[in-house]
Amino acid sequence: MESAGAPTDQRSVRIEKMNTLRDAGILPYAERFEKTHMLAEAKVLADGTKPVRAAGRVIAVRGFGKLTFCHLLDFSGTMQFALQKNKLSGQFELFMKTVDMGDFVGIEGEIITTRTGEKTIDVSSWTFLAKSLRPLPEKFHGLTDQELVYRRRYLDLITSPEHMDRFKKRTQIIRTIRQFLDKNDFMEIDTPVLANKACGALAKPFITHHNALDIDVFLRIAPETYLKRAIAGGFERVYEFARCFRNEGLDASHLPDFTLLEYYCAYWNYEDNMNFTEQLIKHLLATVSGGLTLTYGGTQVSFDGAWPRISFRDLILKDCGIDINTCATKEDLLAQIKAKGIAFEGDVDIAHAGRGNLVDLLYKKVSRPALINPVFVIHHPLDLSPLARKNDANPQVVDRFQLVVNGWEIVNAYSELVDPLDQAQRFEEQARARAHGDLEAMEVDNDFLLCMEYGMPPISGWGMGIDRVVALLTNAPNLRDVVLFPLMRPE
RNA sequence: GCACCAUUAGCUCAGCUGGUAGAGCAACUGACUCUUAAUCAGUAGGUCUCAGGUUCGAAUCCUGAAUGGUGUACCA
Repeated sequence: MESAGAPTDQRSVRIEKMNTLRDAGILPYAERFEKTHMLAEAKVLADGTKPVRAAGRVIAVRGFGKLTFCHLLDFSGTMQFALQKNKLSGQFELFMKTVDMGDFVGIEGEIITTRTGEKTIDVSSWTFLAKSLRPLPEKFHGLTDQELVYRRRYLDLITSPEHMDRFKKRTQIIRTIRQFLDKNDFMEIDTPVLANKACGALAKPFITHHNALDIDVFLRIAPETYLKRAIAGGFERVYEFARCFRNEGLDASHLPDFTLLEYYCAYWNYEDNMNFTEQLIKHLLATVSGGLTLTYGGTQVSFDGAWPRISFRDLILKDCGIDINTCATKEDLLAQIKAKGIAFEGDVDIAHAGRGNLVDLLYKKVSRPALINPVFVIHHPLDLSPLARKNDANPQVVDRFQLVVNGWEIVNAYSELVDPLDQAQRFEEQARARAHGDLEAMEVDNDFLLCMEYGMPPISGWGMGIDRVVALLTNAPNLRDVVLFPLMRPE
């Protein structure tokens, strides 16, 4: 019977239950609990096994008067447990009076199989471990509001096992890559996140301030130039899972902070690197997905067989009939594009794009979307690649490749530029573009140039967007779905 | 950046051309020893995202804002 002043909202009711526990001499937040089994392990034990001690969150309660079935959730999964009044006496009533869905409990009991064939822990004693003051989301639908899924990921993880599995797979993917690199004598090293120059990629950086030094510093947009400094210092194979930051638009395929894996190998060129890339990705697929094909959003992608290698020039020639090698200037190329009747979207800034950027736009328009199965696109225009080595036969292009899958650039790699005089020239060209308003162009990095003047061996370097690879391998529609706690506006 | 859509109970959702707000789960009271989205009977729960406007009357129509989603353009 509800008296006039009794609490009605669920939080107050739960706080009341904590008082009931305290009155019974029980702390609502216990100090520790010793487990013998994860639930996934307990589930495969033979009937009669005891004692089995497990702990987790109560996610379902079905009471039958003197018998109650519950489901417990731990990191390994869920399992049913049963409480019988005639075996527990007062402990049975205490459970019914004080335990809500969402609370943590520890249980000890014996493995049985119920009439409906479900492995169950028949509880002989239980321990209150932690109170939840708020009701969990409804059990059948779980959380469907995308905003709540991102803002309260912990609830999403509790109620959506398939989302929890996706994050477990993320860790497995990273672990698999790390083990593969380690086995091939690469060393994992750490390079600065805070730096004086935002170098290594074409992107707008986040700027912050260091108080003691009283200088503005940049959050890194790529680890590239520091990893190359490490090679100059004598490392021969290095890698880093580098959290990087770019102050640009965010959408389903871009995050403000993301994980970029880069590795550098002395004495390799970009072709050695392509061979290694193919091994690495195939190993990853086989280990994590159990095969060389996957389905992403209804699209079948096959990683089987040798992956084609095709140059920027050949690809564009094949897809729209324009030979970029015969277009020496931006104007020539623009005339060809007009002649072929190819139109870019309205707000693409063609007027300010250089020849290289225009080639890139053309590629993204006519070629890239059709590349579903893995393809190595090679020999990019020089002015798109300020840190890449010129091709010896054709200095208008660089020894670079991108691995394109499902229309996404998954990997970007090249034979590194190690000639300091050439590098200085490239930086100057970037600085000119910057002066003309291109905020993504690089600044001159004299410290990096100095390092290069002391000498670097031949190097091939490589970068891969981990979040995108995880999204591809877990069929996630949005990069936020593979990041536990994505940045949101404050509520 | 632009366009479109969404916002109603803790969660998942109804609510028609404007007429004082509904369900399921969760909660509360009670029944029940094999259920598993348990069932049955009863009870309680609302600043309908926010601010204006139109109207006798607004969850509903109009304007603006906030937050989120999707598409689109650029950057991985």
